[in-house]
Amino acid sequence: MATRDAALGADLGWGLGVVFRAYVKAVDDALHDLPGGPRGYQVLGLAVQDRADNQAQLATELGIDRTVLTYLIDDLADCGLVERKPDPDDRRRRRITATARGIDVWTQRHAVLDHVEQMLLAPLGADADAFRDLVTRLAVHANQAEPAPNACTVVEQLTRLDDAPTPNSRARQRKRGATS
Amino acid sequence: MATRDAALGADLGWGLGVVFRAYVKAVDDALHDLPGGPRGYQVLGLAVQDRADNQAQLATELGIDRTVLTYLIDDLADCGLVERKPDPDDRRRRRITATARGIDVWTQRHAVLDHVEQMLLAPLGADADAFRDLVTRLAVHANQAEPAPNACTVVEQLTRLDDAPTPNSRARQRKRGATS
DNA sequence: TATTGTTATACTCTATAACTATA
DNA sequence: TATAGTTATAGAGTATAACAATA
Repeated sequence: MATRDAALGADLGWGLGVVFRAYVKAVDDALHDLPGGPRGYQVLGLAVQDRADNQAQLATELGIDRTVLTYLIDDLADCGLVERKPDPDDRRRRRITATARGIDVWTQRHAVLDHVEQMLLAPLGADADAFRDLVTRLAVHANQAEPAPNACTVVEQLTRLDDAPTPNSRARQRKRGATS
Repeated sequence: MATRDAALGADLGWGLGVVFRAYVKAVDDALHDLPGGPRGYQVLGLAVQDRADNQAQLATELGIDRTVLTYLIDDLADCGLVERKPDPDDRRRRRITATARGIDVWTQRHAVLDHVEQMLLAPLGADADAFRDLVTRLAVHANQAEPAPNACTVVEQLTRLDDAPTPNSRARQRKRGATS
């Protein structure tokens, strides 16, 4: 992990990985004591902004499964940060609202995250804003059209491993010693 | 996931997440049929470059556990891409070397990944190189000194959730219905 | 006794499917 | 019948610990 700093191996994937992991770690440190961690923070945020009319919509918006969202909301509700309120128009649906304490907590953490971002980009100095711009541009494009649709087809033309075991799947079953 | 494209919510974390996930997905698509997937590709790469003198060193260099490395190498060896050769000087150690086929496969995939990167950065046009530079600068800094050491201390000063359940941990155990 | 590599076990996260209550 | 939410179960990935061989 320390070996290929400025060396020839400084490829995009390595850089992106390091930067993203550093960001995730910083955010985790800042939010690990929140129920649900960073995920819980996101849910809480949408509740605070009154953008959580029902759980299904909430789940798709956050890109997570509705089943994990149930647990997430359970934990947030247990800590008194959000509340489930049945929609009177459709009693199947539950509206997620933030409590006063939930709003407080989210507002504070939001400020902390701003700080974290600034520290993370500090090494870039004056170029920090340029980096933000580029990332946003890339992200918007990536969101509009799924990128790399033909990366697959490129692979098709090349090596196709005959009998490649699925990544890390069967590794756990029987091994070197198993002859029969 | 589609809601806050250019809206006010275009924060760094969101952008980084989208870009990184797009990259991971593209790389996964390009390497999923390799034993061990992207991880296997990295191991294979170090073997090809003769930088895999023993597994412990290999594991720390890749930032993975030595136990998962065992399975990874098992799968790569089963497909005839690498070989374990006991070090004559220290018979506890095994040197990991790439077979001729392993070198072929890695070389081809390496080219594919180059292509994937280009496609991913294509929306940036002439600014792609600038982005690469910025990412690398950030990554090098992040690798030198662990970033956000005081992000924790910032949090200390703010809300401390009294009884926050560990993120997503106890969610699975007993729930809403469990009263006693 | 410490270290390399292996194996077995447990734990977390995620995904799938079955279930309820409403519509 | 279809949908929102919940619960139960199984899977993949990872981490921990015990083990054999060597130093």
